[in-house]
Amino acid sequence: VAQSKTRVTITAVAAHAGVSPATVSRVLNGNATVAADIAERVRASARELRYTASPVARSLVLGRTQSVACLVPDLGNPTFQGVLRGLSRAASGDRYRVLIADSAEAAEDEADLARELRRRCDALVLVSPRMPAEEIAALVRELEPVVLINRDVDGEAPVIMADYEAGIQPLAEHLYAQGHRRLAYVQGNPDSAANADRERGLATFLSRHPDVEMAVVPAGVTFEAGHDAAAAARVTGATGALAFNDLVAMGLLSGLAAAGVDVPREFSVTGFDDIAFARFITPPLTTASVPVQELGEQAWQRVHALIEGKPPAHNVYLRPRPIFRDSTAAPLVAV
Amino acid sequence: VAQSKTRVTITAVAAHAGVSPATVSRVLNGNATVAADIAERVRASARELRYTASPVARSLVLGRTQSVACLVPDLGNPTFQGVLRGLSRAASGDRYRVLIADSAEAAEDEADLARELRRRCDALVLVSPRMPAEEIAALVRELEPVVLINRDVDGEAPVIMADYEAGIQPLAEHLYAQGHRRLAYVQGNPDSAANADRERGLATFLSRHPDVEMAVVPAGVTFEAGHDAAAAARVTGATGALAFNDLVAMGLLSGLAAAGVDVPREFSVTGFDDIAFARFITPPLTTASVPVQELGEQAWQRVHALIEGKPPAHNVYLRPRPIFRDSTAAPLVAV
DNA sequence: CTGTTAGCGCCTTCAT
DNA sequence: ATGAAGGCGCTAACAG
Repeated sequence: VAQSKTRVTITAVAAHAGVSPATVSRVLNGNATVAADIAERVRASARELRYTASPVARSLVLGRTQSVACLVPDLGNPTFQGVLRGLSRAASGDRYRVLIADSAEAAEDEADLARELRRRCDALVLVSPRMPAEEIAALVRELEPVVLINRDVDGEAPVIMADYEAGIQPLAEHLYAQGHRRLAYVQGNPDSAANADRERGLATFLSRHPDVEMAVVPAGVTFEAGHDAAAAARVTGATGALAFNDLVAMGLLSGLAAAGVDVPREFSVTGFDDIAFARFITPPLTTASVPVQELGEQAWQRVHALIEGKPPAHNVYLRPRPIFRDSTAAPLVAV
Repeated sequence: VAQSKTRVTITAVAAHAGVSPATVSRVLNGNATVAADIAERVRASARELRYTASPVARSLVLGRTQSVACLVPDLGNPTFQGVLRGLSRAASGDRYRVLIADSAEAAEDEADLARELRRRCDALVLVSPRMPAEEIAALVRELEPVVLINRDVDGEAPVIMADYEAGIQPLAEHLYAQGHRRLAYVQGNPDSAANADRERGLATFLSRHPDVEMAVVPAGVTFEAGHDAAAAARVTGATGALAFNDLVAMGLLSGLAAAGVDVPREFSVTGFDDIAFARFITPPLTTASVPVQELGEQAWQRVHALIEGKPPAHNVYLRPRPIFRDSTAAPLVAV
């Protein structure tokens, strides 16, 4: 039962079956017709010797590795985790593996990392790359096939995006429909694309409703940032706030609770992302669900197509789905 | 500026520098002494042609790929995400990459997946494998070097464990010190190793304190399971409950709140894991923090050592750290 | 110190 | 339908 330490090679199988290595290759890959009896003999030998072709050797000769690389800014970020899960499972279905790397949010290292990864793989998936748009465009040309997730750079690379801009609007409309006319946007990182997207969405909303006033409250992307912004959000005179994401919204809720503000009776709050806990907190959070796993799956479809030499298809914008729960309600004094 | 589509090979660099490919290899790998002027010429050529050696070709000839594989049951599980992050960052420090795969909790697929991954990499990290212990032992022998995380199988593979058994005891002792004498353990999956570990820890605790009665309340591993177990936990007559993990504890909290039970005045609750939200809920959760990222880092140390041919070192048991917050207090009626 | 040769393990013409 | 030979891109052993 114990297998010898030396790797069993295609030559060994050939010898065992009394044929040439070429024939073994043909049988195992089904690339050419081989006499039925010989084919069976070869398969039997392969089985007996527990032979599997070396992926490395095949990679070298075929010029493809059956693997794709995925570069994320931080493996600790739940969004990227979801993407990775979707990507990995989808790729797995087509017998591809994924190589991961985490740039630790260092924008300046991304390009080199990407180059290195690309050389080991057949394609590259860049998730929310932090580097400047022009650099991305250049990198994409250099390293194609490349697929971009959550970073909208026009160029040759397919883009898979959660449409934050469109996604935040139903949340604002919901508050409007409930009677809110003074609102606050509790801002994420003002330099980030993710924040800009939401602000664009809100601008559209505002243009549709000239009777709404919206204050921008600087905060950040964390629970603490939301907590600390609670007072500022109240001071604006708003009757409700749209938070950058769920974490910030939850912080806001906590800060509001500490100040004795009753949500949603006295103040409404919306989040963004629909993280796992959004439904479990009190009050359950009105938010927009972002299909992170689908982002990964769609990215795989695109990558796979590119690897097979198909032309790039249309970009994909996945629209977040608003989820109305109990953190939003009509303001006390309807305007 | 535009680079031609054909890959630039070591032969091209050699030609450009007017030397043999072997010399280029020597210069770039620093494996032998080369005349300073020639070396410089080679480096200049390499730079000019933007040459980097093909990792695939090197892998074939060197017999190592500079990559390790990591197999997890579910990339969506926060514990595994933390492990992966630690592993990936540590490996990155030694210029190794990690290939991931997600068995989607299918225990029966793990062995084949592991075999396939191992052939593409220099070593294998198995995180919480679900398959039977004997199979793991056999697989480890077949595929070494292998490192196990959170699955204690004795054999040739180094094991990196979060010590759940030891970790739950300070939580129980804490409740005891506060005066609790009737407790409930809100159980996870009774067939899992993770649950058995905690029960063993509790048994030790009980053997130290014969005056404590502990009921076991079946639940599960999710928020919902905890929520639904709230009534059952109360009915036992316990004044406090140790939950399998934070999710269950939070569900418990929610179920208790719905039933009008004041935590911690009327009932104490502890969790396990110290997930991100444990500190943010009301009341903030007493729990034990599991250093998931360190698990990954330690695993890398072990894997790396094995790859370098060093003998397996001692197993590592990382002790969770108890974190006392406000979900636990003295029972209303001290015994 | 440098070039030549051989080979890592496999697949794919090209003959037969 | 099968085998022989060459080569994917690189490194290592052997000469010189």
